[in-house]
Amino acid sequence: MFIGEYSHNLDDKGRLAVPKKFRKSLEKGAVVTRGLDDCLFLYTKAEWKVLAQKLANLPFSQANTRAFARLMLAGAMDVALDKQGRIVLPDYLRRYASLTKEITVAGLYNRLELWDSRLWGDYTRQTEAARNEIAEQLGELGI
Amino acid sequence: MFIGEYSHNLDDKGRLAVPKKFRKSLEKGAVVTRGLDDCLFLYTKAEWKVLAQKLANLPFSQANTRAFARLMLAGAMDVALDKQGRIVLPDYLRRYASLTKEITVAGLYNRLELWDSRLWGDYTRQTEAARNEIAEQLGELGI
DNA sequence: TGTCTAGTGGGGGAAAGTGGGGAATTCCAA
DNA sequence: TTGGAATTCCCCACTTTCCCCCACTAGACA
Repeated sequence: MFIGEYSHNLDDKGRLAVPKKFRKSLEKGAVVTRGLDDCLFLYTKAEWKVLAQKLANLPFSQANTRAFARLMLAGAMDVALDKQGRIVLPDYLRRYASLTKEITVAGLYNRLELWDSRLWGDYTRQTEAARNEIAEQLGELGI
Repeated sequence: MFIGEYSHNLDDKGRLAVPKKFRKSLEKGAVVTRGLDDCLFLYTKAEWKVLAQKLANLPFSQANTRAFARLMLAGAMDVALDKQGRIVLPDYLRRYASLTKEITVAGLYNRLELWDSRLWGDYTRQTEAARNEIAEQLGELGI
């Protein structure tokens, strides 16, 4: 289970150190792809297969689901950890998520999210403002 | 079961002594995360797993639930008691709950809440003022 | 009043993060 | 087909952060 929030730097070569805690789960292979809300999603190989299956089963008759599947499937890239526990992020993904220097790595149970720290800060501030309202809605789900 | 209210100091390294009474329940592992109303929630590992499961099952296609899951899952951190019975609170969580020096640790049955003592004071005063009104509403829930 | 225990504070060492340099491989052009 | 250039990967070394351990203080109870 991935949880927590870490801040790491992207170096000039496009490398990002994965927090030590997460490396063991990822060393058998990982997949990065375009995420929602201007971040990247990083999955273990196993989790990725489950998601890819779901995406592939979406009906391609609807423009919306077609676009969504293209975003995530075509955006996906295998990544491997080097000996220092870093991954190389392809150029097009770095541009997609506006990743520059300081990156926030966030654990969301079955995936990691990679954010430019500035955007992550903006996003969490917004969410904090709305959290009680959202929580009220979720109350109906037993949370 | 956690009950009671304690006041402890956060030291310069972000460490907080857990009241002796609660240590036994937490020594098998604990998780802190962002809470509601400007405090932090602290769960035993077992309690956390139940909650995390619920959060992970929310559909990530909806903006609201995505935001809430990010708040609580990405906000979460494993914490361990050191030999003195203290936990280290990560920087981003201290900032989130405006924790400075004096902390109130409150037991709420299946979780602990960590408040800046000043905010806790403000909150309880407000609640005390409104208690009768709130109680009326709870009547409908069978209390 | 002495002892024990919970809470607080600080210092040293190990490990994680970061950056740069060199080797190897691949791609392109002559 | 061979030479050169560029890119990618790997390894080494430095720096900084975090964690663990030890020591001290204050309060409670006998």
